[in-house]
Amino acid sequence: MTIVRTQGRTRMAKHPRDRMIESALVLMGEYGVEATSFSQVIEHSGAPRGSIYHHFPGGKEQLIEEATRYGGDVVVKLLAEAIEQHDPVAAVDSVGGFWHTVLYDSDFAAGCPVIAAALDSRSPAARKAARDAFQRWEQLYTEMLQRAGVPEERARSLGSIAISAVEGAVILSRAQRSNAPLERVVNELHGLFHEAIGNAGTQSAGNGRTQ
Amino acid sequence: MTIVRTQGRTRMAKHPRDRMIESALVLMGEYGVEATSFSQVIEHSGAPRGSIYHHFPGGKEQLIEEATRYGGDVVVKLLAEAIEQHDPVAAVDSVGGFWHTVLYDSDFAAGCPVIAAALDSRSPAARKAARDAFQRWEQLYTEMLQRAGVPEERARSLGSIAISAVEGAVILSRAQRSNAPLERVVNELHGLFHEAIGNAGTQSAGNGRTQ
DNA sequence: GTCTATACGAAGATAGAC
DNA sequence: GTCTATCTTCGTATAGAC
Repeated sequence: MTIVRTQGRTRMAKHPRDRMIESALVLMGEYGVEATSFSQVIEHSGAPRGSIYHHFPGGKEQLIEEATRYGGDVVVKLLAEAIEQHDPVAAVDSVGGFWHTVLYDSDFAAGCPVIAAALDSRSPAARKAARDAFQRWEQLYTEMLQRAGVPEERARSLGSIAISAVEGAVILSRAQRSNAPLERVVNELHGLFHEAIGNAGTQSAGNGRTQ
Repeated sequence: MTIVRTQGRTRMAKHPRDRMIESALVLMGEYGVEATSFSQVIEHSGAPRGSIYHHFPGGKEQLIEEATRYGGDVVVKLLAEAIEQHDPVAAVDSVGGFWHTVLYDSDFAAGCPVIAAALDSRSPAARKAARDAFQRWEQLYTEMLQRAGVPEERARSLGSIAISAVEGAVILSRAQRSNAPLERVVNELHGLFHEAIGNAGTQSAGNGRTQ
């Protein structure tokens, strides 16, 4: 067995099946779904070759789908504390800080596995899992902002730009091997959220453009 | 020869080489770099099999790199008119409107080829071409906003979020098969740009957070 | 410039032994 | 649960004829 790269911050899962899912998650983010092979997952997770189809009878499609749903949950957990505190700005910080660390620690090799799943054209199951994750995140942002007094339509709008901008910034930061784009985006989202929350109740927000 | 799907808005290029680049661009956006094979490019472009390595001695890597640079130029051309008019908001509209149309016309199958290149792990040349495109777009936004009176640092910050958010929104809109995320993001960027330009000279902008 | 034929590797998946 | 062996398909790339 070769040396297994660990995630550092995450403790090793006990069961090979869970290790394979976690490895798939990391590899998807770094190489994309198409380029994530069973061989890589086996090597990265240290799981035995012969057990792939035992644990995942649905083959690669099943593994990728489960990993994507797991990835969606990771971000939901990042948002959990901010949700309890009813603080949308803390939510942006939590996700932004997470990616800041992951990108830096991986020397800008890591990427978002949910994005990878969303962009995979061969697996409808993975795409659906990614879509579900996006919508769940958006819903959580929307609810947080509404509780902070932002009207629903504006809240949903801010949720969309928060997710889009952070995910886009992760790609840009990786491409430029610098967290600068991510930091700038988080900073702008701060201002945007503060302004919207500050204006809560004062006016109906929005700028009248719907295209 | 099978029926060749055309882009509709783009006239057919005369030379097989150019057709191959344009086809590669479309296929990269839809399927990703890894899943874009020569077979697909040949079929899509109608170019002859035997001429691949004649036109692209560097093989797939060369084709993908050239297509990515071409894709970067497409967006630069979209920004050109807005640059002449010194109107950053029009720039967002131009790119946003472009993706709105492309997504709708393709029934949400199309995607950004530059993103695909940025996420490809196997081709350093493609990644570099994507990075160059991002930085060029960001620079154009920054210059436009500076001419509109926005301080440099803030201008760069707004450029980063404009690119990140639109690229992210293209992914989300495709995943949800709806242009709603893209429209919401464009709308929020409108507000953000207007506010920043409106405050030009009044204060140094920013919200004091650098992380 | 374009063709066919082919080399070579790697992928996902299955079968059957242990 | 895990192993090895094998099937099949598909990818890039090259060689050499036309």
